[in-house]
Amino acid sequence: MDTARTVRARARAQLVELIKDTARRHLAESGATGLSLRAVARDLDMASSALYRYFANRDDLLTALIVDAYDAVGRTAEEAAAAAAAAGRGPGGRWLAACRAVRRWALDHPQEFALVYGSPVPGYRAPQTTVGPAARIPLLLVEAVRDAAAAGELAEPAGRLPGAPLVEPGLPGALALSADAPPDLIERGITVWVALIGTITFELFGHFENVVADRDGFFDAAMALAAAGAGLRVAVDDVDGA
Amino acid sequence: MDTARTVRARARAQLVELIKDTARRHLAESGATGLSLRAVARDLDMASSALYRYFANRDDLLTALIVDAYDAVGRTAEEAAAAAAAAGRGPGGRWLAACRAVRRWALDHPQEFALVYGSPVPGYRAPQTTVGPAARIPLLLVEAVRDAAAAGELAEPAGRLPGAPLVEPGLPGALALSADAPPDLIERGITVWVALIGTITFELFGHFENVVADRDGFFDAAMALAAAGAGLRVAVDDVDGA
DNA sequence: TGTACATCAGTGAACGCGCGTTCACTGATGTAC
DNA sequence: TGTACATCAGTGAACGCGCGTTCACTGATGTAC
Repeated sequence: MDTARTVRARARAQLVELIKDTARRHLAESGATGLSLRAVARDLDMASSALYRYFANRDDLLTALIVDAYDAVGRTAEEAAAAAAAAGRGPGGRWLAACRAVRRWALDHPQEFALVYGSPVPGYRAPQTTVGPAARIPLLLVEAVRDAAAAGELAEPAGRLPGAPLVEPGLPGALALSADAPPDLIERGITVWVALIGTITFELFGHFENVVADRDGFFDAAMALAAAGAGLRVAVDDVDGA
Repeated sequence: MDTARTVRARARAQLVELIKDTARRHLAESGATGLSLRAVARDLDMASSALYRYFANRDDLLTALIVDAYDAVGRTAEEAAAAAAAAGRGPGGRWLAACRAVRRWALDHPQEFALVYGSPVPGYRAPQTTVGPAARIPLLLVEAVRDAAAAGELAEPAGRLPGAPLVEPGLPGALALSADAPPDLIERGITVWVALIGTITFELFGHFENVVADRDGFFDAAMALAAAGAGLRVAVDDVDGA
């Protein structure tokens, strides 16, 4: 029966979510390397062997968490950019909104951020499944740059050195979707991407301790700087209207 | 006897180094979380309990490795800057030389770089001992900015937003040594520091895979951009004369 | 220079723990006729 | 609608492993007189 099958399938889907939620909570205390199937099962009052009905092994669960994290932060960024667009912001404003949303997500989910942008987990190799979700943010940033160019709002990059394009000639994976953008624009998008994730990582991993007081302010300044470097105009309105 | 005491002390110092070297090798395969005293001892054909004559516990060994890593990368950067100065480079050239040296060290010692700049090890809290060595690089970068200012070579920062200084008012720790520099200059130094480490981290943790082809070139471009943002002038000579 | 004593390096067994994964099983849920 | 059968969820014991740390010990190296 159809409804019957859906009942079982739904129970299954719910339990998958419950397992992942529990694992996410454990992540915060033990990190990715220390994530233990047995501990998760214990927390759920299940036999540890029961988890193998839902995930083939530990790496499989880890992959699911990674995909979820990429998707969550990607969705957050996309929504923030869309909201900024709805509010009438230009490419620069949309871009800054996305950057801030990513940072806020990272501060709210530090271990998930570390899972995808932190040190690689020894012995774990990410499968192809993660490539698409991982590309959401760079895609969004490249689009912002392209939109700015289309609107005639893109200035000359500030620090660009002469030379050949630096990105892969035929970008594989989902990034190829934006291959219609000229390499120069892709490159600028990548640049701001690096600045975004690099700055957040630095803050999140504790290197601002006793160094930077106003972290919101520092982040905005760093992003404005990266934007200027890429030729993106960010108006003061965009910055103050948090 | 004095020589006798030195013999024993020297043997001890040598074994300490041997243990750390072995641990560093293990780091590459297991990461910081997975570093195991027993495995290190096994590799040295010692009883695992013997290690406790040299390190109080696992965290203690980890701390020693962290301090060593900070010192090694700091020394590398300082030497590169000094060599550039000896070759007659200005502040911008010295700064770029330091940046490149840090990157090269990171590529040569990825696990040690990850140890200090990667995801925090769960359950490990860095003691005060690490603060000084950790400050060597930011100190060097702040000095470069200050020297540029003294030489009248510092331009207006490119993307600076109006607002109060963002660094801690009374910088504790070794960074206070540079407290004679105005906050604005310290802030610019911090900015290029974040760009430096953020860019390297990004590359090292695999996010350029299938995206950036010319990584040397991309790094130089990113650094030039960060320099321009901070008002540091980097001549094309500095860049091409690798 | 020789001797009694204190310190130090290193051993090996043990404690108590946690882990991933497999396997034969029971009972419940769903399916085909 | 009822029944026989197949699938699925979950259990609990077990395998084989590795870990950090402690402890009582032996033998070598250094020190004080």
